[in-house]
Amino acid sequence: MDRYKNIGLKLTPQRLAILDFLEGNTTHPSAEEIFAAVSDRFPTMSFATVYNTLETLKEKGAVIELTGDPRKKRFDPNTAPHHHLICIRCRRIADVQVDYKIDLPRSSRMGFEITGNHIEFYGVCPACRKGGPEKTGSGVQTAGEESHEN
Amino acid sequence: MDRYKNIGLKLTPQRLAILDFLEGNTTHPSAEEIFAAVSDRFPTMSFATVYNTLETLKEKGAVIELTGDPRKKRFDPNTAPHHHLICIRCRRIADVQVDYKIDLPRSSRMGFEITGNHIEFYGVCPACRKGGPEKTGSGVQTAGEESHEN
DNA sequence: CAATTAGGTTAGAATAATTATAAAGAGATG
DNA sequence: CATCTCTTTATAATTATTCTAACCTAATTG
Ligand SMILES: [Mn+2]
Ligand SMILES: [Mn+2]
Ligand SMILES: [Zn+2]
Ligand SMILES: [Zn+2]
Repeated sequence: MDRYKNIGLKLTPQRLAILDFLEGNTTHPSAEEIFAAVSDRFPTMSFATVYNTLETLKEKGAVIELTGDPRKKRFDPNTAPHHHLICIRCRRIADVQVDYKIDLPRSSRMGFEITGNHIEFYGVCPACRKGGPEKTGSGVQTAGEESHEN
Repeated sequence: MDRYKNIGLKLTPQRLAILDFLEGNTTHPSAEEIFAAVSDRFPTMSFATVYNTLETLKEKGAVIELTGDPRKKRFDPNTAPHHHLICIRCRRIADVQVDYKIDLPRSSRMGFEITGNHIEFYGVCPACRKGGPEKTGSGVQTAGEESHEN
């Protein structure tokens, strides 16, 4: 939490509540989930404040926004480079700390200046394998979900 | 186009128009863009039909849905495993045909059964480098955009 | 201390994307 | 033709996100 003292932000109670909820959280929550968790300890919290704060934190580099769940934005307080493992049934997202050296050859860069990369692994989580959760109706079919093994 | 004859679908004019637009299209268009392109040759086309068709094609495995643009879903008629290069300014998405062997060690699988993977490379496209497009306001800061080089 | 200022929070309205509903159309079948 | 099934359409409803304008609050100034 001390890590936030120097990001050039006024640390208001609301922001602290959000940061506190995010701190060490590896569930990659959505704005909605953050709002739910924080507003119950902090009943005056507004949805706008959650979005405002997340936007600000994003700009300051204190959180990153994840794609991978096409239904909503999700946020990650872990800003160190890492990859993700996504359940194609319930969209649970787990961290992958393995380091990969993936370099895009200049000939494949299409003139882009490369700034980074991110791997999404797809799979079925333990709960969903047991006919479990699957909050998502029929599952969201996304790129790579049926790539060949490597 | 013949490839669609055997996907077990009634090939209605609307579906053919959509498939025709998608065929060989490497721009990874959104539903909106598909609707715009198709409805002008086919004025009675409904937005619902675009979504219905895309959903059906997705189920049949004829298109895949891309994440990576947090603002809207985008679709790819190229269902062969491949990766993508995304402009962090304008969200243009280009194909990456390079093949990577990325294996997730069993110890990092968290009990998931892995079904595939997908790499997103981030960068700035040629147009945006020249202070060009950048239809997106301040750019969407997303996971991996500032990973270290590998 | 009163007045200003800048930034933050709030409720609620407004947008944008997507999904759901129900009526109408079109083709195949008997 | 009557019926069945699938498709399309218009429109309403939902969901997620962003915008707006009023209100607060802490710090600063005179
Ligand atoms: Mn993470
Ligand atoms: Mn592609
Ligand atoms: Zn799951
Ligand atoms: Zn660009």
